[in-house]
Amino acid sequence: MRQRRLNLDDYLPYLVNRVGVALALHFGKDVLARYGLSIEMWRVLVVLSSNGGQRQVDLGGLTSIDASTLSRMVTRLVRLGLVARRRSTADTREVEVALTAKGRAALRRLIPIARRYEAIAATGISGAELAALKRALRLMYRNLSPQSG
Amino acid sequence: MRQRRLNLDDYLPYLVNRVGVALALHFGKDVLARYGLSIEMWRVLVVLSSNGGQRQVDLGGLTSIDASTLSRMVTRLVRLGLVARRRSTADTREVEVALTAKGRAALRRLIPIARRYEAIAATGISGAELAALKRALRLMYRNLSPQSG
DNA sequence: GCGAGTTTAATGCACGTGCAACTATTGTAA
DNA sequence: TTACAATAGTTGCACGTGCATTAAACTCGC
Repeated sequence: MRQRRLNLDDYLPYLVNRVGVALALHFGKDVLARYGLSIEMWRVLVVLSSNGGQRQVDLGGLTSIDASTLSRMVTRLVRLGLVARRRSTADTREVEVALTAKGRAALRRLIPIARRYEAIAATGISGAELAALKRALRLMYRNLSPQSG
Repeated sequence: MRQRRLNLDDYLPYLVNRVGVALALHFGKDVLARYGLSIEMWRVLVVLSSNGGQRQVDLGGLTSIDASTLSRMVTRLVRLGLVARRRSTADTREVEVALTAKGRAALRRLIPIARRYEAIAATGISGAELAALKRALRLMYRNLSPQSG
């Protein structure tokens, strides 16, 4: 007995997207806007902080941002003094993007705030549940990756 | 002992957003593009299907789409013949948006496909885990809602 | 019933985004 | 070595988005 209607409150993509938008809206408007940053820029900075300097291509993969969009975004981040662009010496097609001292300083201020917002979202969820939630989200992402789809 | 760096694989907003983007990309490009629809349009149609006809304001709340953006999006959906706009007789400021027969037909074709994509994403997650996941996502959304924040 | 304030929707405008096209460089095969 | 394909990054262009503003209709207090 197939349902004709989608029950939104039980439809996983809707539930995921809704939370994603709410998270981005809160942190983006309340916090990042003060720094002249968008959530997309924040994601780029966090990836650089977490994984170190990256080629733009890899940065795009890790942030799910289009290469052309990322190119212009990095230009803006350079202008803000938060990251540095450097042509790779081995392969001059490549561009290495890395945090500057100013970028690292900005992250030192922002990361604790990000954690607070994360904690607000996770209020009422036990440690075990939270771990299960994260595990499920990681699995879902793998299920949707090109090599497994 | 606070961490300086965010461990991305353990940072909930990152995990949520990543899955959301992947879901939207797959379904949007593989399926919706054929119908000339964006994921945002799809969300509007699903809300109308799930909750029935709505005022534009309420539609905006349910889809997390800005009122001005939604106004233009509804115009496009009307042009596609999928929804109908109708001035409310009681309050002429309001606009009632509802699915047309063509819109309902499109949803009948799309919903089964959407369920398949949902199933792909949830592969390897047990029924109990999936229920817990959805409960957690609903709670997270409530935690981030204006009245609880 | 009148006027201030609120709500709903639409529009002007600037901007970020994604796709396609292009340049430059590197890899590969004859 | 040379020719062809693949990769990295940038840019032109059209378009969707969000913010601020405007217009219209409604609510509430007096």
